[in-house]
Amino acid sequence: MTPGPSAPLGRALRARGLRLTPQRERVLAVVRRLGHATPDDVLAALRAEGGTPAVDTSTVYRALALLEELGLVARTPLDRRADSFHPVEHGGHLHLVCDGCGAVAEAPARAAGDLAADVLRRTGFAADVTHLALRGRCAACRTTTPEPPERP
Amino acid sequence: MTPGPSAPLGRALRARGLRLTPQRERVLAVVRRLGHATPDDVLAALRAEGGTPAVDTSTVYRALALLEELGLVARTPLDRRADSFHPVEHGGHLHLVCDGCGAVAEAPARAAGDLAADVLRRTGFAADVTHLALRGRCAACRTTTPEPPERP
DNA sequence: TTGAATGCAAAAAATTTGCATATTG
DNA sequence: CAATATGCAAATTTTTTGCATTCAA
Repeated sequence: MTPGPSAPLGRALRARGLRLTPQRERVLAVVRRLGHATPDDVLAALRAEGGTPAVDTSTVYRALALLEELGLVARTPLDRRADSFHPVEHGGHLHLVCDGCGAVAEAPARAAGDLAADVLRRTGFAADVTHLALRGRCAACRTTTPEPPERP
Repeated sequence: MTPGPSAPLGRALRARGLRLTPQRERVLAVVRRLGHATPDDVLAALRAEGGTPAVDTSTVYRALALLEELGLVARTPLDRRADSFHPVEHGGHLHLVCDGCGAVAEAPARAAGDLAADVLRRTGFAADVTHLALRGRCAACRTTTPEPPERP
């Protein structure tokens, strides 16, 4: 048999007595394909690719919230307006959000682990830095516009 | 003369040909007093303390955006719903947001500096970690509910 | 069959905007 | 006095919710 890419989704759902629907599969597939996406991004992608069944806004929100609970996607505020969701397989990633051009890059989380360890040791707070987002300026924007983040 | 706590505000505004209004002073004062606050928190605090002049919702939003541009307050998504603003004097702080109880603690940013340095060295991305927010579970919540962040 | 999930439409939140009026410098 | 800022109301944008119907198991 061919388990397919949604096998873990089916498993997680069944374990809770929930159901594997095509909508949920499609939402997860899109998040995986896009790497990171807001609910609106997901909706747009689904509409763009057509396909069946069409997925309603509310279903996207509910699906994303569920996928988060199941631990299959993580939520991070990359965009100032809306939260972004991204697949969890990509574990231990840092999201670098450029305030200059808006680009979102990823970087290995090594150093973040040290940060979390340090915080834990000193405060007892167990921080989840596996999908941390850092804001700043990317290399390109720094060379073209050395000034600090400010918009005209 | 007595410069007062708003001296830097007045200076920053004048430097740009903008005006020092009592509303802007009140908004800044509240953010300083609360430590960190959403626009709604600010509004509520202003209403609670009465005072004159009353400040309108839109004015609070505009004032916060301006104060951010002036570099007097920083914006960080502490709450999932709305952005929080906090005074910048408190430079180099880490915000520890507990997913269990919602409490927001602060911690020195030392280790964050290392993280930023590491990211910069390896990717050329200049991250601003002076007001970084980390999500996780505080010491108290970890002892009472050892499970990973999940809500029933 | 039957409880869970979806779609649809309406409601809530949160934030932004236009414009007449009030204020600051 | 002139340009900026405010208040107010309306419009946007983003997310949530109620409920009848459909569907997965």
